[in-house]
Amino acid sequence: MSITIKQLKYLCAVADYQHFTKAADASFVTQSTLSAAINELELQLGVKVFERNKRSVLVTPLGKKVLVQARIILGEVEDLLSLAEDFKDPLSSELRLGVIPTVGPFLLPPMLSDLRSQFSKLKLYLKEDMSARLLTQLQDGSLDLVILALPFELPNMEVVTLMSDDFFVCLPPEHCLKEAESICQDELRGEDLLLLEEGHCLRDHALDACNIEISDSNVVYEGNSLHTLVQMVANNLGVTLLPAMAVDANILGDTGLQLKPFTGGGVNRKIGMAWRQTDPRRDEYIVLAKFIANRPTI
Amino acid sequence: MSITIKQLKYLCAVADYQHFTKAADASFVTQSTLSAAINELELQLGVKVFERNKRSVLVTPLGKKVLVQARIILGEVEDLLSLAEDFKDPLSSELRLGVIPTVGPFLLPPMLSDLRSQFSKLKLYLKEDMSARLLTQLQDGSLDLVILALPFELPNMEVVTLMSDDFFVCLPPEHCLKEAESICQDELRGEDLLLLEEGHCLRDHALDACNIEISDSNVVYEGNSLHTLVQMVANNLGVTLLPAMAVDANILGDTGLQLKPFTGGGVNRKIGMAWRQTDPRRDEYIVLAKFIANRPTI
DNA sequence: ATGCATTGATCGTTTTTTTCGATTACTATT
DNA sequence: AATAGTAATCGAAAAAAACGATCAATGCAT
Repeated sequence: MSITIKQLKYLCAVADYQHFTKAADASFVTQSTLSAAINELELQLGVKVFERNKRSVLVTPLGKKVLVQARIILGEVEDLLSLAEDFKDPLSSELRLGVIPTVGPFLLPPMLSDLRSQFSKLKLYLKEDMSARLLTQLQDGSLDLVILALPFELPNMEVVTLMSDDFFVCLPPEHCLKEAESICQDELRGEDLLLLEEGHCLRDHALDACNIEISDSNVVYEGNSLHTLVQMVANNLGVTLLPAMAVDANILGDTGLQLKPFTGGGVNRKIGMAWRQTDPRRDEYIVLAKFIANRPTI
Repeated sequence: MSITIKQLKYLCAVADYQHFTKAADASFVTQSTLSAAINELELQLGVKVFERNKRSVLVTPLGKKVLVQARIILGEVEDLLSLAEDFKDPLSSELRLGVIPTVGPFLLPPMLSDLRSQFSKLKLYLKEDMSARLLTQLQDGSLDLVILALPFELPNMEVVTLMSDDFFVCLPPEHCLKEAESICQDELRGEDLLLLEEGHCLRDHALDACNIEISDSNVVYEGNSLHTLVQMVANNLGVTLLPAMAVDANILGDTGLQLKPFTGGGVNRKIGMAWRQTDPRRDEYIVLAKFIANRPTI
């Protein structure tokens, strides 16, 4: 059919040893095998590479060129093998990770330096988008992994939960609930609730958490990032819900806003990680998931 | 044992078609064969290149790198094949040709342009040396071909005769033999014969031609090229023998020297070409030999 | 000269690998 | 629920590779 890498190896061996039998020994085959292989190669190339002489093996002028090329090929093959070798240890290569916008700025940045030190060869490409679009990209292969809020319909994906992320109510300093230790979900029913735009899952989770429908809503404005919402609260436009993750990342800064937990707890979102069931790098993703779940507290 | 070129071809085919069955068809094998080959390759690399999904075939991030490398390798293999292909037509590559000094300057130069036009890819490396040294280099493989005067002991070589090269006696204008139509060999016995240095075969042939031994010689001086001998004759230091080849190449110039053939002819040297019996380019050398033997008269 | 040692080519046999065709398992679509 | 499409898998057949033994040619030592 075609020439083989084995033939090229034998070829180089003969050139190195200038001797069929020695080359055969060094290649761990018998001389007849090597002899046949060289013959076959010469037949396929249509030219003689070696000039056999009972006394010595000479390389023809063409042979020299062929040898140069053969060594190039073998070198490239070596490169291919080491390329694969480098990939074997977990998280040692490219990882295209999609994250939802209400997680991205808060979860990953604080751990990037730790990630880098533990998986020095990892090249992380981050893509921030809303859950539905992340799923599309995961399905078509343009993302390897997504981090989003659960539950979310993820057909053919393997999903692990990374953590639970409590919601807090964020109030302006002079809000009437400012003295409360904690806030009951129903207490928010009359408040002006500030939400993200349509499509952000946090919007739905917040509505869930407050037991309200968007129809009977008192939503007065929609922001496109949590930072915007915080600014709006600071300007007395209403209240909002913030995930602990964002709070931990100091989203409030020096706004002086108040944070109240929900009474009794349990008002939260689950953060999960998902990948295609068929993805061969599953084990690596598990490693990464554990790393994220056990991240050092900030 | 190792990865094969075939596997890499299949790999690229699957990447091209994004489909095992189509790739298999395009590669003229069954799907099971191709499937097994890809599996085997992935096993050898220790990493998955494709992510199989009942719906589609995705290339893993590593897979992309592997594919790039695979295409490089296949490209280099192609280069190797075309390298060999270029070599196939006769006299299309390097030829290391050794020539004796009494032939080199006269035989080859006039035909170089014809050679070039007929064998445009031929790269001729010329080496000028005395017969014995040419033989050594031919034996050790540093020359492919030699042109020298016959007979000459050439063990393990194949030899062809290119041409016969008549000797002429070269006389100063006022020499006592100047009126002779032709010269008999014995007539030179008393002359001062100018010869090349020891080692030049022409020296021996000239002595042969004159039926004299070096012991009873009247050699007065030894030159190291035919041009030198001509100059010496022009200075009345004696007579010499010149091969027709040198005469045809106008070695006399405007010296006004006389040339006399030998009486009855048959005083000549044979010019031959030789190469190792084992040299695979034998056929090309025959082609070249015919070209030289049938060279257009100058 | 003559016998011996070396070396690559060659041959027939055995072993291994490859390839194939058929089937299976799974999925998405109708 | 049925169907069409797809890659994996399995056992059998075919092909290729590898081996061991032998041969032929050569150079070297006796």
